[in-house]
Amino acid sequence: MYELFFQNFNSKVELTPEEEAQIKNYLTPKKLKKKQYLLQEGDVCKTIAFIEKGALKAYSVDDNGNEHIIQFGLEGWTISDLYSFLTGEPSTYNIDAIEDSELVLINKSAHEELLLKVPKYETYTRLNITGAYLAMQKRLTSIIGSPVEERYANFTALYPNIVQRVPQHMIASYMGLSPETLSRIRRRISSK
Amino acid sequence: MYELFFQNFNSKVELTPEEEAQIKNYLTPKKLKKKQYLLQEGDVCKTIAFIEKGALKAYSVDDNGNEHIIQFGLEGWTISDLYSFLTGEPSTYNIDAIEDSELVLINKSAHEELLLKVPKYETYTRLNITGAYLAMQKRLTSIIGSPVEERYANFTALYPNIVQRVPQHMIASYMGLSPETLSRIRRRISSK
DNA sequence: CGATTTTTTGAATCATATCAACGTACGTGG
DNA sequence: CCACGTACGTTGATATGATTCAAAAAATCG
Repeated sequence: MYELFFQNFNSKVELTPEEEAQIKNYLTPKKLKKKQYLLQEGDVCKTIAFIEKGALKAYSVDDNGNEHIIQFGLEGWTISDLYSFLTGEPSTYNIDAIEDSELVLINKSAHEELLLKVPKYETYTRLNITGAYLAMQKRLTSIIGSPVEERYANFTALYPNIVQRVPQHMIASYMGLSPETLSRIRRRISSK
Repeated sequence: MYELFFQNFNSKVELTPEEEAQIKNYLTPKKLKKKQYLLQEGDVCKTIAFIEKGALKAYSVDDNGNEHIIQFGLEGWTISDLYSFLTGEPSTYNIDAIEDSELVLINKSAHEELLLKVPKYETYTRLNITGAYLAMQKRLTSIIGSPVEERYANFTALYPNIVQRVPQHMIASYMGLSPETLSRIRRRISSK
């Protein structure tokens, strides 16, 4: 249990066996079936979820009922609505499972105690959020600056495993396109 | 000197006078005239810059020579190309001054030493990057999910001081629109 | 196999970009 | 302090690209 979590943790900050045991006390495992929610709009986000296995998506729903995918999460990634988690405000996002998934949850009091008691946990948190920030900046830059074809090519190059496992219309949503448009873009690309 | 920097720092993590003195040793002041570069594409980003006074913009330039603004920075904000700073890779961004500006610089060795020697600096860094992450997520969400009119209204509500001080075509660039389109959107909004 | 979801295709519509011209404000050097 | 040049914003006409709606084809699941 928690293999991938600690593998990921140790790759960022090396833990002693004692520290590892200490941190384990703050973790909760959770399984999610496909289509089950981890978080629903209007609820407060109570946990940060590390994905041991499976795939999830975080998304908002607009006035016309369209989903807009903010983030995908696969094995080794962390998913949450950090804003709601940190402020205690109701979330404007939904998070649900695209596949049957296994998660490691850290709730808020656990997070706060870990920050106080385990200095390496703060470092881990800092490195994690920094990585997430850089990934999002790359995404934002390409949305603003690159033509759609290039953006899709970048996406498939960067996340081939997402392309394989996730339906195309969700990738369209992630890219801010209609499914029809993405379909046509793929045809244009492949006809070269 | 460094008033705003420490005011900002203390609002996030309270420092003792000794710690403040210690940190001061790692800081370098720098003045920038309007239009001067802090960072040019192709160079490695050597510093994290805290803005004491003035306004800057970070942007990329595409194949057609168009600027795409990634981020604005005003007093109290931090600006940098974190990716280049952390990895040592050449930057793909430019950062320059929109107004005459005064900065507080932290270079890489200073940053690394501070992380090791001053635990509160790590906390400060974590909180800073978390704030930047949340702000960028909000921006991304609104790009993907909201109609342009609403996005512009949100922007002016959130950053009235940027709207006042920065030419409109730069705001168009930040929003991923042509200057003409933003002009027309403003007319549509004001005619209601 | 049948039912459901996903992807593709076509046609009409809508939004934004582009190109060009004009008006205005601003700051600088004479 | 004025005049000129540059940068900025607005407007119109046209072109381009994405969305929407509808339907059919293809793939997936139980």
